[in-house]
Amino acid sequence: MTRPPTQDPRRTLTLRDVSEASGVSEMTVSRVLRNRGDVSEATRERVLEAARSLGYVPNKIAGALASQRVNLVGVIIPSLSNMVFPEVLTGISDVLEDTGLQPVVGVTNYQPEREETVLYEMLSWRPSGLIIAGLEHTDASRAMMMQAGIPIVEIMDIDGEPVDSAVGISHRRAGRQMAEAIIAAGYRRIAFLGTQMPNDHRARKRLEGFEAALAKAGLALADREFYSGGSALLKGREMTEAVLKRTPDVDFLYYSNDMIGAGGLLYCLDQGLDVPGRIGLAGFNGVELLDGLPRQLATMDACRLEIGRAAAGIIAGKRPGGVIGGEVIELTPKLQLGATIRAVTPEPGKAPAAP
Amino acid sequence: MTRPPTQDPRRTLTLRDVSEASGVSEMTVSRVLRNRGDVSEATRERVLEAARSLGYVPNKIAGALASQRVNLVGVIIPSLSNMVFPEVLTGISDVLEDTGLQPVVGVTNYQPEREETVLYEMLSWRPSGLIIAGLEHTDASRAMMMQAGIPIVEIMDIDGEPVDSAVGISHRRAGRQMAEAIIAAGYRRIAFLGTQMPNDHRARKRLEGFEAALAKAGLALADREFYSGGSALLKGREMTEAVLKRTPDVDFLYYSNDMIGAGGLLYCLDQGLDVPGRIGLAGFNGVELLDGLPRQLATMDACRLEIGRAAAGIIAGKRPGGVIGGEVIELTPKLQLGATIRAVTPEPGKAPAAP
DNA sequence: AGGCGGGCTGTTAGCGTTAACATAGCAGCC
DNA sequence: GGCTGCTATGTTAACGCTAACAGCCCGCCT
Repeated sequence: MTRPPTQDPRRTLTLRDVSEASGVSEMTVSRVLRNRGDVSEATRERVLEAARSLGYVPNKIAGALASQRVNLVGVIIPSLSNMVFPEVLTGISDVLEDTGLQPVVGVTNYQPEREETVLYEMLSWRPSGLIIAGLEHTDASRAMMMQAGIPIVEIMDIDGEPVDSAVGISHRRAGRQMAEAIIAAGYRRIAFLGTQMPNDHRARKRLEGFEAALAKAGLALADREFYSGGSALLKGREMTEAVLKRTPDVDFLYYSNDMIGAGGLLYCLDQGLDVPGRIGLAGFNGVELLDGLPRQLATMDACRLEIGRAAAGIIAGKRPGGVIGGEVIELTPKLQLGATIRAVTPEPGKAPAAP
Repeated sequence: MTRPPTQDPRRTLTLRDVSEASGVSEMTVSRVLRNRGDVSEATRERVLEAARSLGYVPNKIAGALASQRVNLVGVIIPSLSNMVFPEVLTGISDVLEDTGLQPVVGVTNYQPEREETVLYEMLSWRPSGLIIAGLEHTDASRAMMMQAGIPIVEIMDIDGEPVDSAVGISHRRAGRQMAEAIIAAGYRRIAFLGTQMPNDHRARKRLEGFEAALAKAGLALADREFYSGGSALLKGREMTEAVLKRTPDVDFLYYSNDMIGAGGLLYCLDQGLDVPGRIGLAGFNGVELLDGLPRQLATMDACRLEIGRAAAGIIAGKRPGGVIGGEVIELTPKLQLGATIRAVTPEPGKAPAAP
């Protein structure tokens, strides 16, 4: 079946090689390989056989230049290491798979200048669409996106002004809702534990919403603790210990993500604390991981898969050239109370005593 | 600073636009933007200013076609969702960052046909190198890689015959070593818990090595349990429960990855089992996550970061065209006993009684 | 004076493919 | 018989950029 290649292996093959091997013009070969235009069954067979036996792989660079079409979609995200973006990617791939489009991923590590570089690099490959996390970008980045002439979808967040389209949730509202649930459950001495990341705007917005809701109830954060780097689970433990030492009377710990929340939960259980009686906990994201914890952590689903799907859908839906201007899709995360917020609502306005 | 673009926004800019705006030839613009060749400081300034104010982004497609050089390195991995490949990617990016090369990631979901498609797609962009997980590929995939005329590095595994270069660890040996450590610690009724993935060849090889070492000590697996899909932590719990119910006298659980191992550990602790006295546990990978667990799980570091670095180093080191033929780099994973294998070695050959 | 070399800029000819148009062959039909 | 209308194939000219080479200008050396 696989005959040894007659071809000199050092030179890479072109359409011409296939054309010579099959005795038709390059154009016909091109048509066969792209399934475009009418080609007789006999020639088609002959060309395919020639291409296969030579091991010809088309050169998309030349193809893209000639046709002014590129089947790539740029995806720019801040990180790959926290489970949330990989899931968004899965949503994106799911949808793009049937469209002939291919995602190309770039990672910024939460650095705006890095984002600018990655964006520049991506746009220089003239992708037919771009999906980028967040609404906060440098002026130069925004300018590039606006100039690019392709559909742009900013994802994860909708609290702000998108360049073109946007798909995401309102993190401010998510923070607010969580605060309301916590207050409703009767907790009053509430601490926040999060990442030290000036450029994680979504975490920042959640905290803002959270504090706003507290303020509305006449409360303020009892304590706050930040970390950066290291194993999130371990950091969750350490931060929790620190907060509990420093502010022994806290009765609720709100974590900026589930991973440190899980660490905190494990710590509290180790210490024999009554969760959620003596102390309540909540995280953010709804990562699958949580299902295996000794107790289900309260959290809020960030709709990651759905965001990826919707964003890809927008890109795939826009016919090339038909940039019609942005649409904004707001998804609503659902609160999962889990088993770390007590269900009973004590008489409102009256702070419950610790047991 | 940012003047409104005089340019009609529907047309995308070319070198010619910048050339006209700055009054020099396209070639000179090209030279300025690539920092190649001599250009007077005055012209350079003028060109850069023009490019900036127009918002020009070079077209790498045309550039790559003309120069026959592409600064992309294909990276093909089976999955993004289990923490291990993202870390490999980090290692790759770290090294490539300073070389002007850029990784482009493709994901196969452990499907050989998908790998073939992704590979074809990647090669059609004529990358200057390829990093691909595993040594097992379809015939067609191997043929494509051999034809491609670029450096290929197969990563993660070295138990097999690479197409070109390889960087990884011996999973067979890793399994063997773990088995030896377990036996040395006096455990005798040993079960295996892993993923049901016919195409995860590395997990398979670890198990083979593990069983070989058991056999050498006159032992066989007391039980085995497989899963697929779902939250790994939760699955770890469920599988552990199943094994303990079915084979109550097991005294060691060997997991194919740390995540399910962590689930198992949490389950055992929940059940009040004496770990590592009554029962020992071990996983594989050395994920950072483990640091936050109530007890440090025994595991074996898979050298993920290092593999990424070394693979990228090979690609970056090979001068274009100078495909000199493969080198194989074997890394040695180190066993981390953690706190879930007992340290004391009872009299060899004598199975210890459960407490 | 004439020639040489170095710094700077321009010209020409592709890179491998595809869009658009041209052509060949052939059947059908008045 | 010539015209129409189709199918199957070929030809030509880009696509936007860069390699390679060709100039030009000017200072400096012999």
